[in-house]
Amino acid sequence: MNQQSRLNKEHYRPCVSLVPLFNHLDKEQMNYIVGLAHSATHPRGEIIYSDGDVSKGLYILHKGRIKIYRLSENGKEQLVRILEPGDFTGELSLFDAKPHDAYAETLEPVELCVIQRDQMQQLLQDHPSISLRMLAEFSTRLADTEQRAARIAMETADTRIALYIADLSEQQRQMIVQLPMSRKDLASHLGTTPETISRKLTFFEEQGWIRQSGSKTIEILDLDALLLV
Amino acid sequence: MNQQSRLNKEHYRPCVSLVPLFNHLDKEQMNYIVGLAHSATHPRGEIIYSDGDVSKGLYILHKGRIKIYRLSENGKEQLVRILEPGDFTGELSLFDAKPHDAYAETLEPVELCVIQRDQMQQLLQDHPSISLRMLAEFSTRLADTEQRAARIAMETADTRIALYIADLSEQQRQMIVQLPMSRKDLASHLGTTPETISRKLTFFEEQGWIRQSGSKTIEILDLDALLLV
DNA sequence: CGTGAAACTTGACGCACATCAAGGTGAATT
DNA sequence: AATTCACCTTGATGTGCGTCAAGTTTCACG
Repeated sequence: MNQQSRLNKEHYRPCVSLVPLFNHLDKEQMNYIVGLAHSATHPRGEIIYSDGDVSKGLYILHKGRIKIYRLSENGKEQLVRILEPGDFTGELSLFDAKPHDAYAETLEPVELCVIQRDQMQQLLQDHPSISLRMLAEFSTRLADTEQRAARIAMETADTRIALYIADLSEQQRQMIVQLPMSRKDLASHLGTTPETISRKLTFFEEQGWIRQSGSKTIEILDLDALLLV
Repeated sequence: MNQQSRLNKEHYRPCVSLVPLFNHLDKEQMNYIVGLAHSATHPRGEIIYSDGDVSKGLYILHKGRIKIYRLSENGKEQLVRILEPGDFTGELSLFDAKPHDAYAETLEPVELCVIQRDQMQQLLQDHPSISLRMLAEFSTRLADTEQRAARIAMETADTRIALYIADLSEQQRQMIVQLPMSRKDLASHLGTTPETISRKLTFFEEQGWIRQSGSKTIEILDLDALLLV
């Protein structure tokens, strides 16, 4: 193997070797999958797929961030989730042959791989361990989405925002949390408006429960009070 | 094989032979799974598992209906979904070893099977086709839940109710639809209150878009008008 | 490093819908 | 068939938060 082809291969490898879906496989299996994957890069602000598009396969994110969102009847945006490196998307069309039901848009310059539907299905057939990883991922994603739906339906805006910050804090294991998105996106994720987010955060700060520095950093001063609304 | 044991086996069989998760397997494979499954019956109104319970395994519903719901911080109920015969539940704990995050309560007398966690995981390892079925089920369930969250977040109560009826009509392929649950449950599913459901349905009827007969039957007279809110 | 467009904040206003209440209807259980 | 309890409906009232608007800050990009 000459220098050129090795470099070439290295270019594709991280998509396979780094992501949880594949990183437990042995070297040979990974090499095979590397051969299936098509690599691509996208600049910030680009739409990878749209509602109604037919699926190109499974997208596996290796670098950068992607937001997945839906548009409601009246044209409002609802942010479903944000993909971090190692996450994948496009799964609905993998099994149903249905077109996408959401939009995927890059938040930053992105590197990703695509594995085509047929080949991915074959992989799942041949490697039960991949299926199990995917099932595990789906089940937590499902639980998260159900919880989000329940909160939007049953909790007030204060509570949703407070719970979101608390979840972030637990996830990042810090009392100083970084919001991973803009007010607008956060609002659409939590089923409210940017104005309300602003107001509630100001209110939390006035109560001495948090301290804001910059629009994305929040220091939690009194978690218990926060969780009591 | 004597009469007794054959009857005994028949008792367990439908859980395996009827449900989509298994009904594509051959006779021998099914027999094996039948051997793993523990059968159980429950009267109406019984709680099968609660939020916080550790998992007994995968529950496969064979007869009757079960509602899955969550309780919010302030004690309000959110209906997540209703299981029909052939559906399964308890999947979160299958992969995460996490306790349940919701409640399962029978709406009618119920017959179901339980397959224990370890054995189910082995099945998924040994039979990729089962994994694929489960992945397909998860992906549609995920899409449904995301859509529900988006609607609760972005649409008005009228629209949510109208869309729900329209979905039911498409699903049941009829212009006369049967609501599968009480106002209370429907309200919690759609993120509103029984009073609002009552009022909106009355309004729809006054507009001549629907006709109600009994509290569970709705005839759609003007679907287009309904979908314009 | 400068600049223009987003993003963010704060205020005023209105309304959709939750809440509380009370009466009517239906269905499950005996 | 009677009784009871849950479900459903309709009305009156209050309010959380969405909307519109205007000013300020931030930051992406040339």
